[in-house]
Amino acid sequence: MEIPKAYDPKVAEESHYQRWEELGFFAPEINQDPDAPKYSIVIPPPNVTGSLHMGHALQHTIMDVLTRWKRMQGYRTLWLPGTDHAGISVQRKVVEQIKKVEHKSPLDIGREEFVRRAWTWKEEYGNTITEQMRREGASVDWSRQRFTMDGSLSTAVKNVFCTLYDEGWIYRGLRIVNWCPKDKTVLSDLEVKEETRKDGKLTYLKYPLKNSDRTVTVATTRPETMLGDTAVAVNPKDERYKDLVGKTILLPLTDREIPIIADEYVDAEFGTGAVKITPAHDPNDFLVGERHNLEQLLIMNDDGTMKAAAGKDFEGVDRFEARKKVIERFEELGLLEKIEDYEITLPVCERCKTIVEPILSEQWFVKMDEMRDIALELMKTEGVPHFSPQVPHEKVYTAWLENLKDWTISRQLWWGHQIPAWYDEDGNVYVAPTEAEAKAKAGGKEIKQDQDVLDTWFSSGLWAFSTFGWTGQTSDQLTAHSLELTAKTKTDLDMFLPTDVLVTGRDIIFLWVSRMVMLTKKFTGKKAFEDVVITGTVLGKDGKPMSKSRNNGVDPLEMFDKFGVDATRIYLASIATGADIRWNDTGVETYRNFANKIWNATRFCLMNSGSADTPVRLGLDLAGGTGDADKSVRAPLADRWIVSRLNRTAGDVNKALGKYEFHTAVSLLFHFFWDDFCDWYIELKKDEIIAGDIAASSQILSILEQALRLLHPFMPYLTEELWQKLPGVSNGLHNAAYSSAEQTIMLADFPIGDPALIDEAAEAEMNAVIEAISKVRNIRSEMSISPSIKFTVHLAAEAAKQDIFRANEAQILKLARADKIVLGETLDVPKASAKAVTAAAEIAVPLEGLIDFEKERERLQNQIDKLNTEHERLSGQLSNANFVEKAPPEKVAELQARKTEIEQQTATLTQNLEALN
RNA sequence: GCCGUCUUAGCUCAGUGGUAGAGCACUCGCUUCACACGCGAUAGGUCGGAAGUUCGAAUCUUCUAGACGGCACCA
Repeated sequence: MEIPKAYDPKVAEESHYQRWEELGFFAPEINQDPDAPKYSIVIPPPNVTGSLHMGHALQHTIMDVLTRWKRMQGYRTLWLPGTDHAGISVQRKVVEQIKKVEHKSPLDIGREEFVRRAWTWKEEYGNTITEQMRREGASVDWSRQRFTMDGSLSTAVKNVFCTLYDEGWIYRGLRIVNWCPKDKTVLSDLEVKEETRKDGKLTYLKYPLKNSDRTVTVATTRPETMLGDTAVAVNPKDERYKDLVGKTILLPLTDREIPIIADEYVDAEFGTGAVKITPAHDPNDFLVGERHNLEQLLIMNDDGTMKAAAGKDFEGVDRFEARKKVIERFEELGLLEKIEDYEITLPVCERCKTIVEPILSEQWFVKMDEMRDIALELMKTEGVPHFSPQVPHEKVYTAWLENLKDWTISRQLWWGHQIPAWYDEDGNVYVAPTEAEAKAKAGGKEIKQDQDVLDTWFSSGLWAFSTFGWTGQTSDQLTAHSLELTAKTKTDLDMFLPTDVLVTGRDIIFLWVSRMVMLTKKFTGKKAFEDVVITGTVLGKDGKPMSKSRNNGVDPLEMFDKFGVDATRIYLASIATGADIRWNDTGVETYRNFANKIWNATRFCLMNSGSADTPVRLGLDLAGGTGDADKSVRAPLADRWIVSRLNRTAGDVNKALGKYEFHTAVSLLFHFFWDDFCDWYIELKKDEIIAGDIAASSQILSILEQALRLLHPFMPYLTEELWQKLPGVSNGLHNAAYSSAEQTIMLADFPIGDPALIDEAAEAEMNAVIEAISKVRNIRSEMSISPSIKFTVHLAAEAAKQDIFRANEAQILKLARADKIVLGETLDVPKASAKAVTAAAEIAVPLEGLIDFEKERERLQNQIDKLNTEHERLSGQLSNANFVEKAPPEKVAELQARKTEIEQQTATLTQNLEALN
């Protein structure tokens, strides 16, 4: 078989995905075992406006590793894909598009047409990310792909809204909200970010008192809001202002008179101790206003310009222009006291960075107290969801819940789920899933639907169950209670909810995770998911989060092209769960090299597996006859050793994945494959295999085949490509649940690691061999003996150890590049020899004419020094009465044994050194 | 202001009470018949600092410095 020398990822990446998908390997239905346990994950739906970034690649890798792992174990596995309609993002794209192409505004084309265009936009551009997921090798069930505005998901949204409204958990109210003047919509608290401005100003304005020449000075960072002031407040305990409470202020630039009031809210220490109160434009002022029954004067339009209420001179003026103008006027009037520099943090729109305006507005809210209790209760009683890593996320999640405020859910957009509320002429509201029902409630009166849509996160909050077909209609409940349902007739909702794990980033724990927890429990009575894996952030090469403005992003697709999908995947999986990591190409390069190593190891095995019709039996009993007590039929040490290492590794990999410790699994596999399998096992077996030994060939292919299975969840393309090339692979190697499916490593049984095949003795013996070979290599290297020169190796050891070396003579000869091995109880070598010592043996290499005595002395002294350092530490510990008394006896014995060993080795080395003098 | 995370070899990172690890880079050697994306052999760290608990601390506690994150406030 002709196999290229270097692995080209493209070939494998282009060959398998389509077949996997077409043969239905991704769908849970491929599992033929009616009793199979289920395993389900729903994807955090990426925005339809998005394209794949490193964060997706990381999360998708983890979800795919879990899904492929469980699938190979025989679980009925579903990883459900889908996308989010991303209200504001799509709306913005479509607005830009019609502006650019037709020079029109949304208002020009009207709501209906606009929404139609948005759908077209979604159909045309919304698949970018789903196509990219195919490239990633994501084993999602495309037949169950969902979109948050699909019919059934929209029905679910309406029914949830109506139910919550009927139960009083959703209300409409006049509140100070976060307003983005650019997007012209309200934002929830979580969509507002903060930006620190060092160039901020604190402006001190003098307000004249009525019938007096006194003034009161107030400080503000937003002078333009003074046009909406309806009071000035002071602390009731503030002696400076006590006499002014109840007096009236003539508000400059307006013809209004406003009162001076006393309120505990005011901090006498800050600024001047007098605060201007603008109830319609500040959340704290709003509360003060409610307490004192103040007028709420709205002075700003939805685009950030001033209203007529701000006064004739200001009408239509932008808020920042108005700010300048107010200051100018105060200056002219001699009422500007001073302007101080003041570092300020401003609220900005998460998406467009526009400064958010707190503004009084009537919106829809979800009352969060009972919702919060649902989530807190789950955490308290069941510890659900279980976060990985638990610290700090569980604490942060819980603390956030405890301080939860109501959730603003209406948005002034057209793209999204229009709120199912209708109004009659008198402003009475009728909430119902359909217009017909609303009209019936209104007694047939003319009604008009609320113009707002719901926050995108409202529909995302239902994602864990709306994706499985839940719509909130009565038929949903009907299917749920029959306990006798088989796998075939169970609905997805019965089968797959609760999902097993949610994999996502910490930025949306509040926005999304918490809301899914609450809403899923509330509406289905089930948990949304048992576990939550929080991934870290992949940072740019500069150590900062990747962003367009910093231009430090790394495109996963470029990495796929450069190093291959598999290398990128396994590199991402090698990052400790939850830890942030600075991107570095050399990390991926390591795994690109690893892929090549796997490729070439397989190439070697195949080149030497004889003719194609050689009967190779894979998946056979790897114990190789350990069941037989008779030593003469036992498999060679190297075979027992590699079988032991394979099974130990498999067991540990399963354990690590079960704890979401992907990096541990990767490290185990990397070192098993590269160090144990390639550097030692292949090298040890090379001669036999090249000589055409069928049993050896069969054995090594069997080990390789199992290693490929263990690697498959991380490196799906490479492993499938190679697995298909192995002789003797078939669906007979599949997990029992997939025995009738077409052959693929995807459905092969995942090695669980048989503890009975872990052979401590073989590992210990092999270590003795490895150590001896390493010491000889060290001698060769340090004494600068060319690899082409072969020499005799003397090994002195007790009889039992000699047997080990004797049994592996051929291997030692080859790997130590020796031509003869002399075994004995003691060394019998000329003075001109290089020596070393291991736990199992003394080693000598006669080097007549080649030895540099000075170098050899140095070498020996070096070894003695190292041992001495350790000896000193051990002696110190062992002479400490406290240690000997209090430490566990095993520990003391262990150190004592090590100390004795060191003493023996030191003695031998010292003797050798003296013999040189 | 409150809460939290991180600080380990030149670089990027593992390591939650018992002799400090990996990959890359560095040094030396190798056209060893799978792989130079390779093989072999070295070198490199008082685990940010201080104090404490303990027979024993990178690991637990407190304090402290620096980097970062979340939340709150911001007249």
